[in-house]
Amino acid sequence: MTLLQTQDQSGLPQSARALRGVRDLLLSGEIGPGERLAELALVERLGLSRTPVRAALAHLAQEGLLEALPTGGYSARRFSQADVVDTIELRGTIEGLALRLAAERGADPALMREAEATLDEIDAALDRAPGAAGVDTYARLNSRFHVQLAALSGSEAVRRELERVMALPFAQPSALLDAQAKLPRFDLTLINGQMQHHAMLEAVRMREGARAEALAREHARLASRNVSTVVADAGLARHVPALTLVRADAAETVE
Amino acid sequence: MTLLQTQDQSGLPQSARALRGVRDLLLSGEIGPGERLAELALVERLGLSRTPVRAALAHLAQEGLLEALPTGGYSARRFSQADVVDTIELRGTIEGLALRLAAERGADPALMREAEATLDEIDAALDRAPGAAGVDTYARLNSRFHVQLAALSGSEAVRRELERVMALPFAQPSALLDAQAKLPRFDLTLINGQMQHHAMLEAVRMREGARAEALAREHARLASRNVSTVVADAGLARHVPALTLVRADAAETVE
DNA sequence: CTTCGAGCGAGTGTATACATTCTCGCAAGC
DNA sequence: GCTTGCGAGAATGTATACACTCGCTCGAAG
Repeated sequence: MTLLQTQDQSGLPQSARALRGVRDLLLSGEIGPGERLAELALVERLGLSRTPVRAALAHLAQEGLLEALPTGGYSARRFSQADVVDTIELRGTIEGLALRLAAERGADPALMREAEATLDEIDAALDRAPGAAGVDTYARLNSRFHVQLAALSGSEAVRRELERVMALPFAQPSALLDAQAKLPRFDLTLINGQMQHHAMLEAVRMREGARAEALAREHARLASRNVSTVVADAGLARHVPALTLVRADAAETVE
Repeated sequence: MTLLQTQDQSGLPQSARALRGVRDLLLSGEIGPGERLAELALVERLGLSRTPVRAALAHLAQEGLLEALPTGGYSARRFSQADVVDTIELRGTIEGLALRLAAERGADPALMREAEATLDEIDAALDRAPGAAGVDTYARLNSRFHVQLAALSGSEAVRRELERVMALPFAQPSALLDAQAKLPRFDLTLINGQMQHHAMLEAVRMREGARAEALAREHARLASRNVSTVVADAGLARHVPALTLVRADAAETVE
């Protein structure tokens, strides 16, 4: 289970603490969707001065987590299920581009070996602890694999863009795994995902650009499966950081 | 021809002036690729205080125009031809996603009519002044059309992402038109582009998602045609804002 | 009782002073 | 003569005081 543990921040610059601090408040749900963030209140809660807090707010607004209010100031952005599904589709599309470019232009052999090594580790992990038991290990390796995919493209522009899309917590490859682990036949989902992983690298190796692209897209759709089920389950959503940002549709009317 | 005219900024907040001011310095080439931006120097040049200038620098860094130096401070990012080509490919890919979603999910009829109206205007403009003569009008209408395309998707997530990618000046649909207008048979390029515009809307109307997507991608590639030719021509590059950011490959070694 | 206006308070926008770190140059010692 | 260390300067990072705007409340007049 992923927990938000605010780790030791000694030595970190104030601006980094502010960024972490505000982001944690949002992801932990302490600040709910739509809620306004007053600078002075944050200054008090985080024990910092206004300057770094202000910088953090501006940063998070550009990142998409906050919304700039017309009168000034910011509020926590409200995300809908459609936002989650579309953002994951977006990630799949750009990962598809990355893999197509890797296939067409040829991927760096060293990077290919690194990605393959990660898949070997996932194979071993799934063998050792299949299903929900090994979800933590799977999540960690899966995230690493997706970072390696972005690098395979050989394009700095594409790599940066992928990084940026994944700044939204629910767009990250392993974001919803903790919640989905409670769903039936979860073990098969993981195994299916890993088969797609292997196929993606094979397609790149064989220079099959269209296949690699299609696989990347379909793979991303695994992540958006059952989004509505997971979001609707308040018990789940509360403990999955990425989902605290999403208002269940029922609560949409209430303010 | 597009010129950077610093217009009246009275009434604008200092932070907006700072953002405009620094961006103009970069796009006009007054600050060249790789050059470091010292806060105090900018404060003097722009006649503002450090706070808004500092905010502008942080903003532009996240936007991708600046690069954060490890020691602190920022430098103007150096873009390669590959960055330009890949970023345009990225735009085409995301516009492809937008059109596919529009086709599959059905686009808002009102938005469709607005986009069609823009195409009618482009038709008229091309009829009146074909080729390089009407490039300014074409550029303006073309930009509007691409904004309307993003809206057709009906997805806020996709629309936002497109907006963000186009924050890089050379990713904008009409960015290189001024320079390309000097190339042979430019009039045919415009006409070809407009035919693709019509085909894109038709595909959306007919719910042909794959066709709409493919068209969007191919259409973006019109923009990256002859990038190397255009970048290599120093006379052209100097007066096209988007190209002052790109170092010609020959100059790459010099510092 | 309702409505309009003035004053007050909260909050953001801006400027600037202070702290800290990094760099560059010079000088001294090996 | 080269290297190393110390110091001055300049740059960024941070804190805080001041300015200004918006919104709310309270009071008075119609």
